[in-house]
Amino acid sequence: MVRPKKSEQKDIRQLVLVKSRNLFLKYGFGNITMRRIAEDIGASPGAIYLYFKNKEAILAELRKEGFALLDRAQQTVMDAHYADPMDKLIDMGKTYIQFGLTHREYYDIMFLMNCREHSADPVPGIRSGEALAGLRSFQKFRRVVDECKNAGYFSLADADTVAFFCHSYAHGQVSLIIRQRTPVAVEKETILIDECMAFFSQMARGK
Amino acid sequence: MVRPKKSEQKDIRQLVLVKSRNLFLKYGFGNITMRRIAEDIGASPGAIYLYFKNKEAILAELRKEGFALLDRAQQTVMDAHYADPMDKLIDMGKTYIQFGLTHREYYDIMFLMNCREHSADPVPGIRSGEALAGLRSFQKFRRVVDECKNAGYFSLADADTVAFFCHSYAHGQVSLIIRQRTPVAVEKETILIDECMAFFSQMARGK
Amino acid sequence: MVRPKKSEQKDIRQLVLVKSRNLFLKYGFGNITMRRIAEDIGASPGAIYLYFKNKEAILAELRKEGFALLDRAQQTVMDAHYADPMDKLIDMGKTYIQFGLTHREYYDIMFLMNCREHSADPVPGIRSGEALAGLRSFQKFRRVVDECKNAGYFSLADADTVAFFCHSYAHGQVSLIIRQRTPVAVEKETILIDECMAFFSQMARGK
Amino acid sequence: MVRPKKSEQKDIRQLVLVKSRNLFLKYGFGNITMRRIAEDIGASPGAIYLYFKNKEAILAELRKEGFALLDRAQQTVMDAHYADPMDKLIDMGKTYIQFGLTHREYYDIMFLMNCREHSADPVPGIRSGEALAGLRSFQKFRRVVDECKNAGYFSLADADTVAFFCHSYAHGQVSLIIRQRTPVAVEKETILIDECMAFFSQMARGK
DNA sequence: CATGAATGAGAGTTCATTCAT
DNA sequence: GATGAATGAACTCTCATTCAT
Repeated sequence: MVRPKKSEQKDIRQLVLVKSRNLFLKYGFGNITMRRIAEDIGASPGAIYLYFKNKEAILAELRKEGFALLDRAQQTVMDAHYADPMDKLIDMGKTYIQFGLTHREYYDIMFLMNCREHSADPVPGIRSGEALAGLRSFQKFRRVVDECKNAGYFSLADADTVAFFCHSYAHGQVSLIIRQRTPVAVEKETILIDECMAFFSQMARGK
Repeated sequence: MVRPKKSEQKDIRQLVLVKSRNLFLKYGFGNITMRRIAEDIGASPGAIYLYFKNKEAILAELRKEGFALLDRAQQTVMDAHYADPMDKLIDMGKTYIQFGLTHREYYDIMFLMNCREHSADPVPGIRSGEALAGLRSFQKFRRVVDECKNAGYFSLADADTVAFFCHSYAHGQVSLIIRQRTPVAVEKETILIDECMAFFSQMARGK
Repeated sequence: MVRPKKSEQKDIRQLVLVKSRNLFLKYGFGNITMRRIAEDIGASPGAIYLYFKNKEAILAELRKEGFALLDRAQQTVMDAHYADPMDKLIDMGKTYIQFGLTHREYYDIMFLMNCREHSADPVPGIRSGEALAGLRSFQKFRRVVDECKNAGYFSLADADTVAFFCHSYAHGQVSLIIRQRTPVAVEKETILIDECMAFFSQMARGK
Repeated sequence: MVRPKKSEQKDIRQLVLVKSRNLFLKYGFGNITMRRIAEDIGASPGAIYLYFKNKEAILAELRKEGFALLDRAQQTVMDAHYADPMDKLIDMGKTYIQFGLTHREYYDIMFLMNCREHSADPVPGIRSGEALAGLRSFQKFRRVVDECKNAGYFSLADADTVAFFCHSYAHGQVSLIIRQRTPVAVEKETILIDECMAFFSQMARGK
């Protein structure tokens, strides 16, 4: 029963979050036990409950973190200046996809998990907080699409349509890859994605 | 110990499949117990095991059913004759999305679930049978894209790229809606999807 | 669903007994299900209940059969005439052991099984009917030992002692072999037993 | 949800072992549930699994304990000095039988249980570890018989034969009593056993 | 006589969570 | 703050037995 050094003692909360998000993606939320998390971070099961109300709360926190991370990444693009707003839109897409592939654990929790999977009594018909949070991504796309329209692009479609299209495409790409429904080998995925983006860009520019 | 008369007897196997696929989507596979399924169809837990080896086997059967259904729907489009192959591609997309929204329970099982969620020993690096089955959809898109290219469309991108783009978009749209990450009210979803398809069509035709 | 011919249709009762006694020894009473027995004899589970009240009743019947068989074998020796009663005793032992090894399934049920294994509420302190039946073997040994004593053997020990000794030895030998606690290879068991009998004979005769 | 104070806490592991070995003998391994054991020691079912992997593991541990106990008892005799090795052999037998009757629960597990009763997949033809452990008793008898032969006893039989005979007799006696197939009342069993030993001793000494 | 679908009670086992220390 | 033994409810699955046919 070796006690951790003072410096290691802290941050159980942080350790739980890091460990859980990897375990959840790798083995599925339902297959990870609190004990497993505790063991992996070298703490006792009870210790987790000092920082999280329950297992669900870990998930909620991870979701929050994930959305914050995505928000920040997207905001950087939003704040940047682009001569052609279409380039901005393309960058938005790239950023989104890159986020999804870099942080698969977060993306899984944010967009792929069945929320009902983890709550005993879902209130049907009412969008959960997590779902709402997911809409923010759409809003970001939406705003850049507006800028594009102002610059003369997409004159034949309305902004919501185009934004939804973009989000759908980006989300579909990320989730097919995360869930391993990709038609190509893993190492060629990046190339394929780049080409997809280029393809969209060409189309959007009317070439 | 009331035993239903023959006339009241229903096909338990079929009832299990129908009930499960709805429950799995609504509450998540992990939250549905065999007891719950049994109760909902008015049978005993043991009765299920007369028709399915275990819980996992129900899922497998549903997955098989789902892919058969999607295959059939897509094949109809594949077999039809179109003056303009671009119309065929559009119809492929529409069919795919329509399938996903009409059979959300199947689509969830086929494309959204984390396979690792349900198998104790996932074989890492090896695509599971289910994943492979998922690739068939891509192949269908791929073939129609080829026809489009032969007709002069998409000259600047290769077929794999375009097919992956299409599948990504269609899959993204369906899964955003199923997982309720849509930016619009439920009743307006159909309209939005139609407009998205139209938008893509215009772009693809270079308008 | 091939129906058995008329001639095969009968004797379900007999088939159950034969099949069960083999399965019980091979896999253990607790590991054999009624369904398994039914399948092996090509009948339905329900059919068994037309001939036996329950699983326990099959066991009881087998036990009865076993004791009848042993009784008959022993009686043959009892009824035979021997110039030297010691030869009779030796033959009694041989017959007992031979029975045990030839009908291991019966012997297991008759002498090795924990009777309490199969009844929910054993009445402690009261010897069950099966146990009493087991005593008959002892009685047989007892009677031959008496004859031996009359012929001048075993003058220093009383009959009960000698009979119990004989029964113990014979039973021990059979059960060690059936439960595979033998120190020699299976094919040499017979030789070892014969030598044991000879050894006893020599000692008993005071050589 | 009352939790016993530290002072009231008992060693659950030890309690499980003690309780199980009595319950297993009294009612049979297959009739004892984990719940039953838990209730009897005043703990929850889950608590047992903190100390034993599963039900089978309890049995394995008991078997180990039993063999250790028997080994120790026999070793004491083995190590003692006897003027006449025949006395040593007699003591070996007495020790063996005494062990069996004193620790009926252990003896049941060690020598009487049908191993196949508890393992789903018995490996036919291969002696299990438990069976092998059982042979050690024979070996002990064997060694003392050798000493006896060196002292001039048993000149007409080989050592294996005599050792097997001794083991058979001792084992038979114990198991007849444990399984209640004894011809005499319980309180007279001890006397009968002693007389049996004396009887054997006389014979072996050629009286 | 025989079927075999179905029952229902209960098995072994797991695990999020609690709480005395 | 942290422990970790313990809980208790729930899980999947099994099986002797029944009964409408």
